[in-house]
Parts: sequence; structure tokens; C-alpha cells
Amino acid sequence: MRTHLCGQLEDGDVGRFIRLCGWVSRRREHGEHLAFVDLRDHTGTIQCVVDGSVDARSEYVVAVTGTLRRRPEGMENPNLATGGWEVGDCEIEVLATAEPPPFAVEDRVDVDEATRLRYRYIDLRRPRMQANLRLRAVVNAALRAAMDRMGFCEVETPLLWSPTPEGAREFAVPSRLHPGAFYVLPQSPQLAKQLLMVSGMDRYYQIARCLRDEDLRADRQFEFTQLDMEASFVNQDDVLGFVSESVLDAAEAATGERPPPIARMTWAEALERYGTDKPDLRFAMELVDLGEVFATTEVRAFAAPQGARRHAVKALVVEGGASFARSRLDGLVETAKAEGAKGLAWFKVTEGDGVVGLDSPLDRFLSETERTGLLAASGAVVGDLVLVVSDEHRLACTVLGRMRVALGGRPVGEGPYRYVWVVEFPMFDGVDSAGHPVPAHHPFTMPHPDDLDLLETDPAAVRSQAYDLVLNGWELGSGSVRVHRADIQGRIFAALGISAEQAEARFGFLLDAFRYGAPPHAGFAFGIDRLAAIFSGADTIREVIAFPKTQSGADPLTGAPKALSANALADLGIKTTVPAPER
RNA sequence: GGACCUGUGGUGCAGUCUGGAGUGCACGCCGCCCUGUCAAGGCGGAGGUCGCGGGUUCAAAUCCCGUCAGGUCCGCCA
Repeated sequence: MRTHLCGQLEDGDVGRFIRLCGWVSRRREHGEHLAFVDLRDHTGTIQCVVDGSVDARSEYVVAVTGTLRRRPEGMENPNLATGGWEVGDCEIEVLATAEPPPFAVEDRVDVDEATRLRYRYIDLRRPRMQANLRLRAVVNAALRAAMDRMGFCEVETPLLWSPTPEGAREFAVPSRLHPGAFYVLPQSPQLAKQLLMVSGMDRYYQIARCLRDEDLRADRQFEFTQLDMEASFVNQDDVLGFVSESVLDAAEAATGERPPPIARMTWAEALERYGTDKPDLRFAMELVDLGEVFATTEVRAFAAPQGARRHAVKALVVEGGASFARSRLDGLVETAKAEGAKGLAWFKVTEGDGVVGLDSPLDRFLSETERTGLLAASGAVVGDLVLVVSDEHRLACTVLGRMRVALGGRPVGEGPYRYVWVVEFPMFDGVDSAGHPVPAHHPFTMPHPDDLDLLETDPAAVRSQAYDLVLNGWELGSGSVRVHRADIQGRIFAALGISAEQAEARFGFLLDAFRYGAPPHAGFAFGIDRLAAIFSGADTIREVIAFPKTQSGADPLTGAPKALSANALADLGIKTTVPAPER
């Protein structure tokens, strides 16, 4: 139907009789003897000149025939990639008429999210969205090529999986052939890929859809896509190497620039310096430890309470923050309290009569040593604001870590790109209602070899061989060395308070498999939505997903979720207890 | 489950604090004019349940209560 694409014309095509197909982007008529039509396809836009009037209106689908020519001197449009040419003496054939679109098919118009999703097919016509989806495809292709090159085999795993009551809430799928029973959609192919290791696949990967019925965020949808991988006879360094290779390949393909090798940081260091396990390294603003300054303090707010397990006094310097209004400072204090801190102290670094001083409600309680110690340790200078949290160590760090991002952060998709490996995650994270430790990653994570004996004595101190990949403050993905030995797995289940019977009921099929010869294995999975969003400069993954859901999990285009007919429900053996909402 | 922001012709906004006629801006749409524009230009025109419901008031886009929708975040996401 066409001889060329709008955006792929070349100087060598000048003089050729060509035929292009696409949508009318814009029409400019100059009376009955001259009209311009900007024709848009997925590759770009080009100006078509018609000697006469044009029946086609915006978003009509047309085929244009004419001769490509250089534009007359002085008529070039430097704002258009094809602005040096135009199609002359055009005949325009209308292939489909179109109603005026609900919003303009242009990048610069900012449209309400609900409207965009209701008319997603029009939204996706916009060059920006076209570029996003195509960039994502480039990322996918680069990832596949890298995995292929490293000897990984692509294997598909089931979407209809078995419930495993652990972790994220699962989407349930009723079984028609087994009324009353359910499949679930996998929150990840975790167990399947471990089975593939027992199967001798050696190196598996999959661009896998994962589904979790948890609340949505800018970086979280119900369904998301991961590059999922697992390899046998490898250690942590090997896995980090595989993932780095694939991610850096994708980065190079997407941005044209290969990032330097990805540095590593321990989880403890990330918490200490950035107050988070996903540090944004595009800016410094590191947390400062004031523990020494206030080690023997008389200031009650900064003193460790009796019997405190691990108390810390941490600080954050906000450059230029001395100008913050009292109301804004009050807001920060409220935020800190809302996040669980007992309080937040602030010190404005001021200067009066050539003397550097602190402006703070707490200043009069500080000794001179503490005053100079605070300034020296924090490095704050006149005009800065120092925020201080004195609390349980991890809480003090995380509260300030969030302030760091809130006060110094930038949109995630804004360059430069700063990757970092966060390694040596704790094995457990808090305790459940029964007092048992909760796995930070999953129960098949191998503890750090040096900490094995702490499993029984001090589980909270056990580090694991689990690791995260972080980019610009977003967690791209995580992985771990897996447990392949029954004895260690048993000790972990014991630490978790999972009995042999419970383990058998939940993961029996995996434990069974492991009895038949499980190779040491390790793996990783990272979010392609997030990676593609960051490469696209987007600040939500919806920008790189063709048909995403709203924050309430609805699809304005199809109306999903909807009620099922009584017949369909009966077929599935389902009886609902509430009427479906009308939308 | 919770906090905050937003909701006004098709689109994006102003108006809301401090109540007084659906007032305004830009784009789009429709008609006419226009032979080199390119976010074309000129003239004219149409288009409104101010998200929805209730309350206060002589009077509500504006104040109050509730509710719905979209967004950001907390919880949640092994």
C-alpha cells in the first residue's frame, strides 16, 4: 500500500514518485489553490503539498501519492526531521474518516490520566508514547540477545499456578473442571525456575509477566514484566555478572551509552549513608552520624534511652535550608512523626556579627562542644539546615532517608543514570504476629556463610546472599543464592517457625524435587517496566505500558473489572456476596 | 485502611481564599476568506448538570458535610 515511511525518507528519494500512508496530523489551507497536509505515521511526520483544497481532516487515515522534492529555498522547517523535503503535487485518498479526537495527538498537551486511558489507542498515537513502546521493545531485544549469548535458555512457565500462601496477595482463577478449587496467577516464576534448575536446564531466563494483587503506585501495576533468570553451579558474583551484562547491554541499546561497571554497596552501608535500601546516587546529601557528638549528652532528646538495643543520632544537611519557613519545618516534624520517629530536631546555621550560630528551639540546651561538634561532623555551613533524628538506629536512618529524597531528589527518569548493587541484605526483616522472623527476600534464600550459626542464636543479625539492583532510587530487581541443601533449608524453616508439615503443605513439590538432586543455583529478576520507564525519562511505568490500570486497578478503556453473568458464575461454582460496583 | 492534591464547554487552565447573572484565557470544533504555511493567519459562530448528592444562605463553581473519579504517598508489595 505504501512505498516509503514518513520518517525514513532520504535525500536519494528526492524526485521519486512515492506513496505514503498514515494519519492527518494537521491541515493548513490557503484558499482553493494551495493546502498543506502534515502526514504522520509511526516513524515521523512529513509535509504534503496539495494544489487545491483537501477533504481530509485531523486524524483521517489517508494514502498520499506524490513526488518527493526538496523544499524551496527558505521554506525548510528546522523543527521537523523531514523539514528539508515535502511531497509535491499530492493526491490524497481517504482510507478512513475520523471524528475529532478527544484530545490532540501531540506530545505537548497534558491530558488527564483517566481520559488518556479511556482513549488509550489515541494516546498511543502520540510520538512520545510511540517512542516509549518502541524503546521498550529495544530493551527487550537487547536483553534477549544478552541472555542468549551467555547461554541462557528461554523457557515459558505457567500462568495458571498453584496457591502458595506467602508473600504478596495473589490473583485467584476459579477452576471450571474442579469447582471450588482455584489456580493463582504467579507473583513470580520463582518456584518454577527453581524446578527448572533441578531439571538440568542449567541457565534459564524468561521475559515473564508477574501478577500481584497489591495496591498500585507510580512504579507498580498489578501485572508487570520481569527479566527472570536462574543459573546452576554459579555463585553470587556470577549472577551479578550476568545481570550487569544484560542491563548494561539494554542501557547501551536504549541510551546509546554504555554505563560503567556497577559498583556494590552493602545493605548496612546503604542504610547508614542514604537511609534506604535503594539509594539514589545522583546526588550526595549523605546522612551524617552524630552518635559521637552526643555520646554523653545532657540533651534528653538526643540521649539513648535506658536499655536501647541500638540507638542512633543521625543528621541530614539541607543546603540553603536555613530559609525554610517555620510552617515548613513544622511540616517536616509532622512527617517524621508520621513515619514513626519520636521527633525531628532542626538547626538553622546562621551568622550574626560574624559569629556562626544555630537557630533552633534546642540550641539553648546544647553545650559548646556539641554545637561545634554538630557543625564539624555535618559539614553544614551558614545558610544550611541540619535535621536530626535521635531514635532506634534503623528508624532514624529511614526517616532521614525519606527526607533526603523528598528534599533533594529529582524525577527518577532524569539522568544521569546511577546504578548500584546493594548486597548482603539481612536474612529476616522484623517479626510476625507470632514472634517469628519474617524472610526479607524469600525462605529459599541462602544465608551468608559467615552467619549460618546465627540462625538459631540471633536470626535478626543473619545476613543473606540476597542482592538488589538499584537505579536512580528505584529498585530494579532482586535475587539471591538459593538454598539447595535440605539441612540448611530445615534450619531456616525452623527459624521462621514453619513446621515440616507446613513446609510440606506449602512447598512440598519443591522440597520433593530437591530430594532428587538439586544443583547449587542462584538467580535474579528485574523489572523491565521500571527499566524502560527510566530510559524513557518517564516518572511512572504507565508511560511504557500499552494498557495500564488506574491506581484503583480499573481499566477505563474496557471497563474492567466487571460483573460476570450469572451463568458464567454458576459454571465456575462461584457465588458472590456483594454486588459488583456499577461504573 | 489512611494522608494529601486535583475535578469548570471536546482539551488544558484562571475564577473558589473574600458567595452576587456561567464571567475569562489558550487550544480544538463548525462556517466564510486566504497561493508557501508548518502550533499558519483573518473574520464569524456553536459548544456548560462548574464530578455527583445533601446542607447553610435572599443568593453557592465559591462555604460546610458526604460521595465518586484521577493522581502522589503511607500501610501493603516474601
